Amino acid sequence: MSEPSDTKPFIQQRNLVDQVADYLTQAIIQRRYVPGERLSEVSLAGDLGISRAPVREAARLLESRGLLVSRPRRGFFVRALEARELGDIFDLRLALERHAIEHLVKHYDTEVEKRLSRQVERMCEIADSGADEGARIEEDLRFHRLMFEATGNHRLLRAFEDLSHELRLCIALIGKTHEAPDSIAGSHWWLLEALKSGDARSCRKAIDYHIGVARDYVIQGVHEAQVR
Amino acid sequence: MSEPSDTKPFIQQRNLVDQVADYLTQAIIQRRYVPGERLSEVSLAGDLGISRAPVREAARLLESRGLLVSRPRRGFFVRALEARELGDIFDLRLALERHAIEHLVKHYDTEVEKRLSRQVERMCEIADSGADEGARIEEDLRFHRLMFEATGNHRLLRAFEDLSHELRLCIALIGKTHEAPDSIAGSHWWLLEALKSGDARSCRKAIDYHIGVARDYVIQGVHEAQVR
DNA sequence: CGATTGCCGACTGTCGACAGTTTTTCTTCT
DNA sequence: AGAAGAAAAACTGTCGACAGTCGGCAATCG
Repeated sequence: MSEPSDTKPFIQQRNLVDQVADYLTQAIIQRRYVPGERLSEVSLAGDLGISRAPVREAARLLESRGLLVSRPRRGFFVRALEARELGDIFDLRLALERHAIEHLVKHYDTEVEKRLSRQVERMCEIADSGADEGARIEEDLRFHRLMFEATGNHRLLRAFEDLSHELRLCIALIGKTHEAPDSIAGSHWWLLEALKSGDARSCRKAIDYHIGVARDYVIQGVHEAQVR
Repeated sequence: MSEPSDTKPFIQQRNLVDQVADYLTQAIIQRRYVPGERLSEVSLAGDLGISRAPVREAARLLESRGLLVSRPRRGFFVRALEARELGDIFDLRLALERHAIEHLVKHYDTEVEKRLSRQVERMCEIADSGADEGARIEEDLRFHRLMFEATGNHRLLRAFEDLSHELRLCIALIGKTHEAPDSIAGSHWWLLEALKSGDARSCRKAIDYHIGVARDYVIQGVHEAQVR
């Protein structure tokens, strides 16, 4: 019996490293750790009731995702994003999203459009139901993830997922909701409209506007959070 | 002051993790490990005269760079690139390079142009001197790295550097030089010409052609290497 | 003779410990 | 009292060890 090439991840017993990584990620984006704060391996391992080895590996993982930074012989610190880096992040995001939507409009697929459409509906429902911002952000990222998935370029998708972690960090810096109820959810219809139009120029305009709004929202939010 | 001739046989002084990472990277791109080959932590640690802990951390680092893949409870394996992934990698590279050159032509800087120009001269010299392919590839990547550096977007630069490791892996898959002496080095003049012209459309055309040539070179090279 | 099951070696995941370094605290001198 | 310096505490980098797990091999069963 040959192994199925798919190799689905059954109910794989989660190793400690992944669990710690998830725990830390949640703790960081829930602002239970202040940006710049030092993470003590020993105390963290002690709190979780495990040894330092898995903690160190998880920290390395988060470092590669941009959530932590390490200084030799000093340990790990929660990444503190400078205002300038916010622009960099969204500029890279723009490059990736432009590429993705350009691909999608060139290889138009009605099935893809349907999937994206369903996701926007879901986002609007969630916005109406008054879910917390975290859930709405996740659904928002999910929409864009679907776009990258639809390009069929796994490496491009990975680049976006790497960036996603930092996007969540940006959101975490802002803190509580400012405004933007379901208008953000609804704004994704514009992207779909541009896609359906089949016009590359419209798509580029739409995505530039979309990401620009998101960037301004985050940058202003962080600015206000710093003044506070 | 420590003893000059220490008992440690191999590496010392710097971070063991970084040293192991460099060692492994070199070993992989020099094809001392076959793609798909399993890396034994114990034997590797034994060969280097160190314990498994730094080896594991280095392996995790290379995994985040796409040089290794890990399977739970099975260990680390040298990444075996599928033909399809080659296309994905160069497609992502195209997205990044388009964005970079678009930025450079929009914010034209004579100092940047001078630096890039010097680098191309250096590449041509090295090509004439008949250096090995590894050195030429590095200088090639260095040119593009300079481009990304010049954008001032650190995150974009990091995305390119992440991709660079995989690009080196692609080159490693090909093996020995096929052709392409200094023509590759010289082809970068076209990019500079487009930049100097100040025309965004010319730049895009130039970078599309440039990356397209590189992609075809790698894809065909890998194809031939597989037939062999 | 082919398929199944139990055993064996090898390896990873995790742990506790030690040494060197960094940070903090406490002392001492001006 | 404040600053410089020394001792102490805390922490990271690294190590060796142990237990659970995986793949392969052989004995067993149909």
